[in-house]
Amino acid sequence: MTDPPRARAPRRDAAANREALIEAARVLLNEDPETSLDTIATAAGLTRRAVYGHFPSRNTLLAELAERGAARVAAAVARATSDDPVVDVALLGRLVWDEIEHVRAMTRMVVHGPLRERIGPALGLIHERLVGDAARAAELGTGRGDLPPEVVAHLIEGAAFTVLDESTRAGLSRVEGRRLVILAGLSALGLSWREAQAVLDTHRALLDEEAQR
Amino acid sequence: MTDPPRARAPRRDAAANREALIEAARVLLNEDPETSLDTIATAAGLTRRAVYGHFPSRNTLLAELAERGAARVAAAVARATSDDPVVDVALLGRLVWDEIEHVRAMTRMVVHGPLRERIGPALGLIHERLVGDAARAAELGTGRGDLPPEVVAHLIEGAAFTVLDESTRAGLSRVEGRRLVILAGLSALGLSWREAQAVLDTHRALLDEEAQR
DNA sequence: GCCATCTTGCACAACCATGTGCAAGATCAC
DNA sequence: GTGATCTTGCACATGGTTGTGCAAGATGGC
Repeated sequence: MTDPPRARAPRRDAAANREALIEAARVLLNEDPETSLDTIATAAGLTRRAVYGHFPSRNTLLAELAERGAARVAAAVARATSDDPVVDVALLGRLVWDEIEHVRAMTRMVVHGPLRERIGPALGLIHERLVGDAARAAELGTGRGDLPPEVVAHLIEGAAFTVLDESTRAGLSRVEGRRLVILAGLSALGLSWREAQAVLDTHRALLDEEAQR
Repeated sequence: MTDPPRARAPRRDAAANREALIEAARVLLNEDPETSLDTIATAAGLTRRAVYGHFPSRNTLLAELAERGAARVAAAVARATSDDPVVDVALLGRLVWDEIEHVRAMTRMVVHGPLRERIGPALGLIHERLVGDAARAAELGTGRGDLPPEVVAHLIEGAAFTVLDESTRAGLSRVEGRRLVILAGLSALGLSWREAQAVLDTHRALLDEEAQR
């Protein structure tokens, strides 16, 4: 199980370079999801060749990046829950948003690309919670009862992606994005815009900085 | 202005082949937006080499395909209007949906890719109409007043794309897709799910086959 | 049937990626 | 300082794409 005894400890700068690569990838893939390894390596202050000293393939690097993000999202999602399904949808929107709004393009790429399976668990967590919320909200009569919970969950998720795009286009601030993702999500859940606004008014913490810490 | 006198009329099969290419591109690009020219040509019963007898470049072919689609959508959109902005949004959803539900992937690719400028006019038509509807609906109090009309229009458009995905995933029929795109659009406009349903109940023609002919 | 009009088949250039091999150098641990 | 641990720089293989050139063949117009 343990590695064969090393003659010497690994160099510290190597670990730093590895991080630099991941960080550069995060930034660049966000601007262009198809950025080449060469571009990423250069941005990290390395050569393309050196990358292969840290990752066996380009895809491995992307996978690690995706999994780190997924872990962060999963942790965030576990941070808070609400018994009221409507509030829970809003809460979920806020929690996820704070984790992904700065990696918009990456999110699109990972969720809708072949790397999706790498982040399945985190996605599943969110999805199942949304499905549950949609079902309970429908029972309570506070959420839409005209569509299957599964479909409603997809609509909410889709609305979040729309807000990601809109956020880029309009240059929304973090808080504006939060508000929009919550409003769009609640609309998809079937609330009228006044009802959605009422939820925000009642639960001010949804928009507060670091409210759920 | 007139072409230099031809020694002879162009061959009929050539024109047919040109159409076959476009048709094959339509079908294949729908399954995979990055299908190669070779694949398209073969599917059309031609060689890759022959394609260059009809189109100077791959992009030219895509552009023609996109422009044809845009023209169809623009024509459809002009087919009907409603004075009630809420109904107009539903109507728009239905009209556009019927034109694009069978070219889902293409739509995504064209709207969000570099070919977008080729279809600017058609897109602009829809967008402006949605913005107008959102503004009027907000004034009337039937649509959301918490977001700028511009943003509301984007939410509605985004909802339509979400339904495109959902339609593929769940294998929705044409009519089911219509219903869903309308419901999702009206939700984005700020209606509660019961209000949206009421719109559908009042305007049965929205779901009828060939209602707006 | 003639001949212009496509179409084919093949070769080729160019581009742009990823991934490897290897020798020489820089850097850090000890 | 010594030596293992990275990093570089280069060459090269591989695989994919688009776009061209050109001769030979098939097809349809007149």
